[in-house]
Amino acid sequence: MNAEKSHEIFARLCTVNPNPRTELVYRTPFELLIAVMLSAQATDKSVNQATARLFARANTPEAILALGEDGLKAHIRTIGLFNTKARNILRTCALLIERHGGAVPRDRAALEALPGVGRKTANVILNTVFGEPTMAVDTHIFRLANRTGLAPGKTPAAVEQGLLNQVPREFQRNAHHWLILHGRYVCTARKPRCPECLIADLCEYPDKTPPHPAPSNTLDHVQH
DNA sequence: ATCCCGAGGG
DNA sequence: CCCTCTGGAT
Repeated sequence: MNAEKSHEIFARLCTVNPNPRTELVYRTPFELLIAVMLSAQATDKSVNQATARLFARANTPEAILALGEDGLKAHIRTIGLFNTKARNILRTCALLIERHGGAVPRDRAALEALPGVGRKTANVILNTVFGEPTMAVDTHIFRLANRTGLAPGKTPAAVEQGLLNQVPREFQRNAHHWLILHGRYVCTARKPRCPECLIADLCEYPDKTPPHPAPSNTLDHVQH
């Protein structure tokens, strides 16, 4: 996709939502880290419900470790993959205390060394907490990058690199959130709402589902 | 490639 | 019922 087109896409998304923000509810970098770890293959709504209870009880590495495995699981049982997530979070809390004084490190390698933290989660932290123009490629961004033609790629790594090259510098900070929100509410996975999409004319996705049923070629439905 | 895995939508 | 949700580890 050419530069003018991708610029126009983000300019329009910016007009609608000038200051996009994650919909995960958090108060501290540590809370955001835990929330993002919990958000893997889960809706933010589901995560927010659980973290509201969890963070009221424990919102530091020490406090979460004190809950123990069963105690932590009791708070996050309503989230998918909760078994694995609970173990990863406990090990991550221990490592944060051992290596980083209980703080969330501003370093990709250090972040990805935490159990349950991969490239996508590290990119979210680096972007949202530390303001770095990273591109976290999740399920939404992977889908949109390919559908729109912004940055086609077979792997998240390829899409990430493509977006870093394609997104104008002025939009890099917020591009992640714009694509997420557009993917969540308009360019949905199963039934994209192309008729109400504000960048449909710039998109390469072929399926522009018509809003109205195809006209019948008979008059059988007409009342007499 | 496969496993993990609850809740909500269609 | 089936699909999807801000993935990561093996």
